[in-house]
Amino acid sequence: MQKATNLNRLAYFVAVVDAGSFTRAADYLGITKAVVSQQVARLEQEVGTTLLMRTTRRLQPTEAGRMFHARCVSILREAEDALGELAQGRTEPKGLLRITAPYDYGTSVIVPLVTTFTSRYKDCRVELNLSDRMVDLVADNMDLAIRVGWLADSNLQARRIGSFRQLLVGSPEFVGNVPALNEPADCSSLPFVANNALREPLEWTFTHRDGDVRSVRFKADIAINTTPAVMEAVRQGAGLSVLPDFLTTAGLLAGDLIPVLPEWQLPSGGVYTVYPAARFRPPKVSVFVDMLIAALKALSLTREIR
Amino acid sequence: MQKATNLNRLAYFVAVVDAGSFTRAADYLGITKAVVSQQVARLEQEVGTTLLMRTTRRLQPTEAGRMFHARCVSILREAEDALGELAQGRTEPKGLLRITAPYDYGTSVIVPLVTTFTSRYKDCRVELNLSDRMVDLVADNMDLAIRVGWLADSNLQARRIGSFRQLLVGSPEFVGNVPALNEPADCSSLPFVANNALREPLEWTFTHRDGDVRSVRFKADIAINTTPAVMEAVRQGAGLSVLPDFLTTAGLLAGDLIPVLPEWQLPSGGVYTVYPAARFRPPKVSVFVDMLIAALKALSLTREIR
DNA sequence: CGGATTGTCAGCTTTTAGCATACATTCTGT
DNA sequence: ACAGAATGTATGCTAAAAGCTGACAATCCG
Repeated sequence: MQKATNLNRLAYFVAVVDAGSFTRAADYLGITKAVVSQQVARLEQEVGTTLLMRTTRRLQPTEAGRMFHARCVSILREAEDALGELAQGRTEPKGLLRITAPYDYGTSVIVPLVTTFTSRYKDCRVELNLSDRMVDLVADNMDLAIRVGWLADSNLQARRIGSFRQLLVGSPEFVGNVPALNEPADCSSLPFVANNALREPLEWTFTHRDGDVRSVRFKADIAINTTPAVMEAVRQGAGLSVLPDFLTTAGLLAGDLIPVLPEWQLPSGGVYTVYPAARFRPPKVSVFVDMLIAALKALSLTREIR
Repeated sequence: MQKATNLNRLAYFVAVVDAGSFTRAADYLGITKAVVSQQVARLEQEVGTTLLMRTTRRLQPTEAGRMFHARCVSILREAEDALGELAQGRTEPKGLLRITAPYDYGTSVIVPLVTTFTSRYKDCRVELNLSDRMVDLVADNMDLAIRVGWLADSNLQARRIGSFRQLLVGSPEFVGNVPALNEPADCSSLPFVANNALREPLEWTFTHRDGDVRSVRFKADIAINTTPAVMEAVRQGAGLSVLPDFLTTAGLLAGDLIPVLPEWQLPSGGVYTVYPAARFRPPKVSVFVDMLIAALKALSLTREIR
């Protein structure tokens, strides 16, 4: 079987015809005229057809050469367009961005961000898949996964971009009807709503501003397996619970929830982005992650001011 | 300036996407999978975009990769079409064939041949330029020149494909009214029509069948600068003249002209084809030259039978 | 008529293509 | 559950190709 024609030679041939001489084509291409001469000669050898009629110091395309030149111009233009489109896609966010995130985090943090993202970048669309299971990025054709919690650093494509705090909260009515709460031990006997979405929902370690560390084990009469429902029960005065700040912000602002022992900190968790392994990051992904980082920073500042 | 993208890599990339794996693409292309892997990796490097999302043992194109793949398929198909068109032009005579020939030879020999050629090859057209001057093949964009006479063998692209004879002829009336003509000297005092299209129209060397060589210098009362007009004067009884067989055949057959001293031969000349220097001969040229050679052979046989 | 220009050729150096081999990771059959 | 098979990548090697320089032959122009 005949060896494939080297398509790079088309560009040399087109340059010669366009320039009207090997010498001018070489100048235009930035190589020596000997190379241009050789490349076109090899092209003629490969296609078994004379494309240029030459005499010393003069040349012109044959009839076959003129036909082929027209075809080559079209081919090279199409290649240039395709490469240009790739280059443009490297710099401008566009196309469909597929994101997976946990239910709760996705609903409260990612949804508002997605709205902002698509209104800012008109060429982008977003498909947000909320799932608490470990999504396979490549198999499920995802561009980006938001992971919340505690990840081992073994996955090179995972990147910690922010954090969330956890708070002990109760409703105003509930907290108003119990004795003063000054330290974690004061709370251990109070009604507690356990969040069974967590691996260990009852035992919590508090750290005071001055460094004092206390662990408390709550007793729960109520245990629920989804975090929003836990929050709703707390709002209804069913008891205290530990909830992430990305869920409680609205309730705290509205006065439906009250932080308990705010001087005592609970462990915070990380917010991670995970990408499929790839050599280059499409700008739609980079831009979205930048926006997420900025949003998380703004959230941190809001918390610190209060 | 960025180095140009190697267009040969497009074929590797398309093969991988089409095949669904590097391994199958390698099998299809007849090379090792390591090469396919490297070629696509280099393509991604050159375009600065991830085209394929890979995990171990699995891959799929990115969004940019899918777009680019569609473009590449189109480009490669167009290239294949263009190369196919060249290949077809290599085997089938088609297009415009531009021929230059001397006035006389062209009119009597080439015109009938051109008619046969274009009726046999429907895709061909012919442009016949009759000129007695030395035509520059490349400058005047000719595919083929027919040269008649005596060429030095220095031009490598000239090819002798046949010959013509020269005959001493007169009209029947003229020859009937003169004493018997047995040898060249008998003719030297007779009226002679000089052909000024020739370099030396008056001095001729005759060679007998038995090897005897005689030279004669004619005296001409009439000198004309075009061969057909010379022949017409001879036909009208103005005298004898030396004319090429490709002009006299019809007159001889019709009885308008009579050969004089047929046992004494005059110098013959060659029929040559001249091509512009080229690596490959388009089939339209090759086929036409083949037909010309065949026609000249047929002419030779006709002369020998008589 | 001589110098300038053009295209080609030959020899050389650098770069690339393609190979074989080894390795890490996943998948499948037993 | 495990071992072998399959896949894609990396590395080092060899051969081929790309590009350079210099020289040459043929034409053109001042």
